[in-house]
Amino acid sequence: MATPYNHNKIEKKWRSNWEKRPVNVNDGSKPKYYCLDMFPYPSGSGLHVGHWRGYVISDVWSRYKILKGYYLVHPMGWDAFGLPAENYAIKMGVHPSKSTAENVANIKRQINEISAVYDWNMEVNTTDPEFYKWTQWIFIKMFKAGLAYEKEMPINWCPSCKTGLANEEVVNGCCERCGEPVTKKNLKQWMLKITQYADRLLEDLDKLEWPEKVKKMQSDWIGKSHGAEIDFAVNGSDKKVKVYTTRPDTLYGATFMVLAPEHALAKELAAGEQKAAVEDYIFKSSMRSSVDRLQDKEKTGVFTGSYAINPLNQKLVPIWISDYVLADYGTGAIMCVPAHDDRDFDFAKKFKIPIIQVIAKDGAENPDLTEAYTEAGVMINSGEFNGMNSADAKREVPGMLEANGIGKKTTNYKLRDWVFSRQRYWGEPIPIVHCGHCGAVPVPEEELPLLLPEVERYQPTGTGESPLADIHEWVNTTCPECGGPAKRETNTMPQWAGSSWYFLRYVDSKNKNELVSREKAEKYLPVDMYIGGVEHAVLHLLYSRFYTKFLHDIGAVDFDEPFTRLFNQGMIGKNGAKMSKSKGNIVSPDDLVRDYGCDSLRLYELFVGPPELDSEWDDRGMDGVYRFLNRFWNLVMNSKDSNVKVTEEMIKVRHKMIYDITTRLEAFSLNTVVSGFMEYNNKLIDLFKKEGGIDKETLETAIILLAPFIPHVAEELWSRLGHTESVFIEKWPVYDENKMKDNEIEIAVQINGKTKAVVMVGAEDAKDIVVAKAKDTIADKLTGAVIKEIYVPGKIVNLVMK
RNA sequence: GCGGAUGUGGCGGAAUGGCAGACGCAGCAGACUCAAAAUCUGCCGGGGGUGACUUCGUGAGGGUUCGAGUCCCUCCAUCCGCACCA
Repeated sequence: MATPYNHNKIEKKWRSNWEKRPVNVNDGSKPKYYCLDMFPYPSGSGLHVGHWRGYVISDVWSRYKILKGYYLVHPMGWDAFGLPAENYAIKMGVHPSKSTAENVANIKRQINEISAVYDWNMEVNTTDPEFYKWTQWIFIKMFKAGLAYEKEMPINWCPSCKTGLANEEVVNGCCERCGEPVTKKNLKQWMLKITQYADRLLEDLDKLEWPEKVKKMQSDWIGKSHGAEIDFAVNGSDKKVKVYTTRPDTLYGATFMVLAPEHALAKELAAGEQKAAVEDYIFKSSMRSSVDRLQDKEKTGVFTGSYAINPLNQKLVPIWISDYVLADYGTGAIMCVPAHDDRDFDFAKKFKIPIIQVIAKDGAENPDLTEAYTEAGVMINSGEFNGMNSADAKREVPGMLEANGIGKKTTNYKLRDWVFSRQRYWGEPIPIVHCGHCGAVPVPEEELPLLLPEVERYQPTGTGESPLADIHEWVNTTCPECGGPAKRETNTMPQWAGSSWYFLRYVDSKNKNELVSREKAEKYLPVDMYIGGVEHAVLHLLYSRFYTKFLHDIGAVDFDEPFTRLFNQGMIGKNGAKMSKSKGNIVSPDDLVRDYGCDSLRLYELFVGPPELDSEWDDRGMDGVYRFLNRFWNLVMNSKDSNVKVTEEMIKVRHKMIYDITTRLEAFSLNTVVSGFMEYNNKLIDLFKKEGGIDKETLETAIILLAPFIPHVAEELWSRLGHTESVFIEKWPVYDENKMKDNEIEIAVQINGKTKAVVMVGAEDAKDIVVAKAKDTIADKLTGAVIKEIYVPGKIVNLVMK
């Protein structure tokens, strides 16, 4: 393709100019705007055009904010600890510190090709001891606040990654990273008490300008439910079984009870000849993998031989054991009301347990229920509650139970505490010393960072011990409290530790004394706009909110939500599939930048589709935006010395252009902003042909509007128009509605809603004039009486004919 | 199973309830050229008509409305999230 402009040359020129004279200057008078990209982990395969998309979107938004007069906080850094980096290092047979440094260098080179306005003075790297010093500091603060605690329990274990995982890292029973089915392993783990923040994490979602989808995912993940705990006495024993239910209104309909196989009383309650069957069932379910348990919906179970007493009607209900009840939710035991719960219904049908209806839609019992009735209705078969609305009974029953000392109102959450230990090398050492005398003692804050020791062998052991456990000279230490012999904690932190707070550090990344200074935090935080993929909806984004709330509570920052606004860009695929190495459909930006230039690629990344939706990549689309750039270039170059007189039409096009581009940009409809540029370019080219040129102000306006999108071309054309300063010190243009108005407007003439013709009318014409003109134009088609005339100014005339 | 998103030409996609298909890609025709590329101009949903036109058309079927891609109801398909949380 012929090149009227040499993109390689001008892009190189402007990149170096911006380095010498940055366009984003903090002169102390401007309000700040913090626009943040989710920082990448430095993978070995580099960036593809899908990664570019998010960075381009955030850079366009950032440069727009500069032109709107903000001082922009727009940093970039590296999420370099964690499994992906370590697994890559193992595969390549190099030490992770080495491969990480190499990958950072490569990705940084690729990111620089985007020409984003990142402020590299703020750069952070989670593996830098000066950074992870504060990751460890936060852990110690949490430990001191009682939020970090040790517990031995069966946790999710990935046999391939050879480490424990958090609940959030298990997807459909498999490891989020490698896809291997997760098993259970009994391990002593460090846990973070995120559950203590469950209510605030839930309620504060309301404050956030986030996609509803992400808020919903978080709120579902927290999973708050309201209900009651009810004590069932075991018949012929002094034991009690506590159940949790969200449907206390259905208590009269409880015809059996089920305990999770792991329930403390499960074995104890086995009576008589059921003993062997119960032990067999408990053993078998302990052998089943979580994937099995998830996939197999067919109910299984075993009767214990014991009965409990329904506290309301004193009826005996059989106690069963089944793995459809989860041990770690609620009390691990449930009362079962088959008439009003799908799962209980299935179970009762299979094991021929009576079904008693206690709620009916219209108060009339249905003698043969074919499925559970889970809606609200009128209470029946429920003693003193008969005739009451079930919604009222739901409120009344817990109060009555509480008054009689057999239950109480309560809430439950699906959210679990965060399993925080990893049995891997490449992470922040947990700054704890285990002393036989003093227990778990934090490393004194002044001794931070606790450096990750250099080792020869960093491969995971698979035993549940971290590779650090082998380094005896590191492990063996003295207790900071009593001075006696002690051992260091050898587990490391998960990948999410550094990313949970990195956005705070950027604004004060070199501070030796504080995580972030009070002054800088107040000035530059929190993040105004956060841009990245949706895959972190309940991982990174939930953890970051938790960390921020904690840091708020200890007075480190004065806000308690990190990201005011969130935008998730859609993924880019090719040949109908997500881009991946294994599919072989990766499109690398490097060649496209070389052949078409950075500006063209930036435009196409936006033009490819609505930014929030997944899009299909087509290299040929590059030609379209490239042609547009050349046409615009030619238009400016051919007009700049034409000295054409400005016409009313040029002024009108200019103001309409400002209006359209600005409203579309504010609506984040970036694909239509690009098509808008193309449309206005076509209009200006038509005007050029008519008038022999375009006035300078209109050209300059177009260049400023385009500057966030195609910064190099914009700067180059700006300078060719005679400017010596950067286009980015200009102000975003403002439109004047009065100057956009047309005197003559086009109106569609419809009969019964179908367009028959188009007619030109005066913009200010009254309805009767417009209607008369409309009738005139389609007189031959008015074959019947017009019974109604509708005029929507500026749009249509609709003549309703019988 | 539950929840959400999406569904419009050959393709990517536009359309505050008001001319469906903007803008772009691909295609076709023409100009320029010895020729090709590039560039420029025109055409470009289906059926009917030489034509002005006409008719059908936004996953399917109903409905509301003067008027529906857009709002309501019932389905279908694809993708995503959650998945025995009592």
